[in-house]
Amino acid sequence: MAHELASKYDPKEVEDRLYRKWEENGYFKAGEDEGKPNYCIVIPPPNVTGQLHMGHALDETLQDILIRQKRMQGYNVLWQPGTDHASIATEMKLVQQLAEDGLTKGEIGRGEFLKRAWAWKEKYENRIISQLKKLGASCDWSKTRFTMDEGLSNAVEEVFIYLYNKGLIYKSAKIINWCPECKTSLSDAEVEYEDQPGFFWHIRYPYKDGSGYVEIATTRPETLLGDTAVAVNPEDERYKDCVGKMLILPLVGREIPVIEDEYVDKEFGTGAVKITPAHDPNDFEVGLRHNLEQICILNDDGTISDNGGKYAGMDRYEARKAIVEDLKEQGFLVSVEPHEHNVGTHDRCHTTVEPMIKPQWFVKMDELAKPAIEAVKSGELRFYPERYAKIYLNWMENIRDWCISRQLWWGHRIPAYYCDECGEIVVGHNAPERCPKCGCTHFHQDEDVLDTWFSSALWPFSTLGWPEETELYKRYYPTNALVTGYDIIFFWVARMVFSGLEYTGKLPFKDVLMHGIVRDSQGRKMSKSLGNGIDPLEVIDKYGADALRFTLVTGNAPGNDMRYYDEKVEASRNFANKLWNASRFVLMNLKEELPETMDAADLTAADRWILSKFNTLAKEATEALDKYELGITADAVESFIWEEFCDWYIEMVKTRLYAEPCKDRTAAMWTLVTVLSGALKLLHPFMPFITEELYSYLRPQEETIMYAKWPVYQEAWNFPHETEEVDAMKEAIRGIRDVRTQMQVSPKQKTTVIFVSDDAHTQDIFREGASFLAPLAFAEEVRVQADMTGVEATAVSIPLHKMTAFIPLEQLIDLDKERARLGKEKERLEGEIGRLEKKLSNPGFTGKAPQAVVDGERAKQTRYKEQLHQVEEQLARLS
RNA sequence: GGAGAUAUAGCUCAGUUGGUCAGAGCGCUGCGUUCACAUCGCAGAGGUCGUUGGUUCGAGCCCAACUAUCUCUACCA
Repeated sequence: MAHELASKYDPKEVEDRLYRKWEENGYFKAGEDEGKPNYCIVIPPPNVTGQLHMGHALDETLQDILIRQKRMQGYNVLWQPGTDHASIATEMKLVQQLAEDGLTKGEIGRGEFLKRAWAWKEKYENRIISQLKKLGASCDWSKTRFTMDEGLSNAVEEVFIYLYNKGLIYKSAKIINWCPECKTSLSDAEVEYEDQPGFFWHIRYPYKDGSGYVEIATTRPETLLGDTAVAVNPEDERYKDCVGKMLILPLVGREIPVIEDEYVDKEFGTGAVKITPAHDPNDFEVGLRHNLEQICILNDDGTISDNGGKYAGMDRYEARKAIVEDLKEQGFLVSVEPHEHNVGTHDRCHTTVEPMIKPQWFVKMDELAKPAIEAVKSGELRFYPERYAKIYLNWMENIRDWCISRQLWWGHRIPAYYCDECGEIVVGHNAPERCPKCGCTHFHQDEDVLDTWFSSALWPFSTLGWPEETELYKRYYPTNALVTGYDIIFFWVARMVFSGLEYTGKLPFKDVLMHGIVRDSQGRKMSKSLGNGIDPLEVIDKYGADALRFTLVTGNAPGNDMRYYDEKVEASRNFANKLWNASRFVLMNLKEELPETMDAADLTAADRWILSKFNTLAKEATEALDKYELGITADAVESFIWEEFCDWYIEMVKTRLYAEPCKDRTAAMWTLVTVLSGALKLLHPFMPFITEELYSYLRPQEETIMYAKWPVYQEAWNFPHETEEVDAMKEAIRGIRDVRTQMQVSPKQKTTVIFVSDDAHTQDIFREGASFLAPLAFAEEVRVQADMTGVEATAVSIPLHKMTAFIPLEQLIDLDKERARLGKEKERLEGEIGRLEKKLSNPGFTGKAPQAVVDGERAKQTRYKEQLHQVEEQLARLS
């Protein structure tokens, strides 16, 4: 059973090979075992033409951890993969590509454009999927879906028709956000507001009767072209007499009224507001209340329309300049002041959005939002961390109707048909035979497509086969957890919740695990424009997928942003290497068949100690994972492996391993293999590759670690006494090393170490541990005894619990220094004892604190007193 | 305008039901290359847990106020 493993772990040699093995053996396939509980996560579908970035890496790692653990716990598991068509993002890329060829969308036409889009999709969908595989993602790839594949498109139409028939989808000419660059409407969620420096132009609007002016202020003077009123607050004394009078709109000459409306804030600006119903959401509302004309002054590309008179055809910003110039020249401009204001921009292209009135399709939200709000308030839907529930609720409770139509080509075309004769709208999967209104047989389909998020909202059930009652759907819906970034709570999470509730009657998932953003080392968001993005694939290539995964889950709290550093990945890589070498050590020494189980009576205190520690770890790791505390779990497993297992247990058993085969050696080997393979299992969800590789050597009879039984706490491995005793020995060793370092004793200098204790049981434990106490404490001889026989007065003493360790260092010792050291120790112990004395004499503490806490403090005090006594005795001997 | 988050060792961050919780990694100091590992080992220095009050026998941990930074959200022309 000799194993020849390299002294360094090489992820490249392992990862692709193991991933292939997993795939070929069908380990990722969704379980269908009737007797088992089910567990399902749907992947947040990456953009089909996108590339893997750190956000994906984090998101996918978290999901894979949950999925792999559940699989080991014996669930039927489905991690449902797929990709999103990302309507606007993909279309932008295509348009850009066309532009490089000197073409435009319009020139090639819808048919040709879609042909290219599908070709593009075919070309790139594999790229993102193979990148996810590089991370180790254990999705059931055989079930990969795409938001525009047949089934999902059908689900989209189904929902659209359903909502339309229910009156929850309607078409209306309302004011919407328009992107002049992409030439499409946008939902409110797609508008990003940013503060931009601008100006406040004060302009005079003269009364028609020549009796003076009203002064208004605006940040967008070009919209003056569409003004149809000036509004003042009804309470405003200053303008009381003006209401109802007519004004002449400068440059345009149109007569517009002065109206009064509550919306106007008396305190802001001049207290008089120009009203442009066609280009401002507020003005739109005011316009409706006062029956004002809506004059659209912009074309779809952001140039001034024919309604703009001499400015027609100019770009909106050129027009702004020209209008300001003209106002100035004609004496209407009163003043200009710098003014910071909030500008809405398109989140994709960052072009300033223009409010416009356009006929668009909307989802009526108030009714849909109610159950989605209730689900969170009742606790049925839970956010981890909880604070995100507040953010969700705040948005849901103030939600407005969702504009779902887009003037794009790549996406789900709206299933609405218009009668060529009378314009009647018929919504359905196909055009009707004849118009229900006029009987005409000619129809044309709505040109627009749906917001990408309309289909994403159905993802948790459309991917499982809905609206068909498939086996998959029945088994795995509702899903268990959703894992995603807080940046898409509104876009996606909220919409899936109300969609699931409305169409399936169930919440699409119970738990929502939110994570933050991976930032660069300076805390900046990674972005293309800054060029500060880190490519996860390069990181994997350099350090391995396990190292990247481990880095992304450790050292940051759920829901918080994190910074990426190479140094962090190096640390994870080093951990993988440490584990590799520890395993190599175990395998090197594995020369025999080991028994399945071991009688506790055959184990030493050290063996029982590590089993106990592992037992506790298994319990804590499972509990932490159940609470989505993945980082804490990873930390606990790492420190167990590195500190307890490598630094202590392996060192403790070495002498036993180097002995000839015997029962004691077997016990050590059994414990090593048992604990290590258990630790590998706990680590597997986090570091799937290296754990599988090592497990295959340690447990060659098992096919894979992926379906190895997840460790659970077992009472048979609970050894509280040994845990305490071995921890005491660790303390003794540390104390001895510390003293030797302080005394600057060379590691080459071996000594005798004498443990003195009048407790027979403690003596036994230390005698048993002598085989490792000696090498770890640099001793050539270890003596355990009840009295001071043979201990010179000048020996260095280390006070321990129920025991003192002595090291006779002979002439190496400077007695004055040793006295000083012990004096300091005495001072420290006296301080601790005094502190505890005060605490324990406080009746408030002893009376109100739990008994266990009080007892703990008492025991601590007793212990310090013992140690103090030992120090004092030694000081007496030295003088 | 509203809401939320963060403020803990030189740096980046953990610390989840208030009682060994003052921690980790990196960095730093000293020592170390006997057969798992220098992608390592051993020992160590370093913080009155943003400020001020409060609740409590006891508070990084709960409450209030304040300061600083960040984020989300909102129609103030």
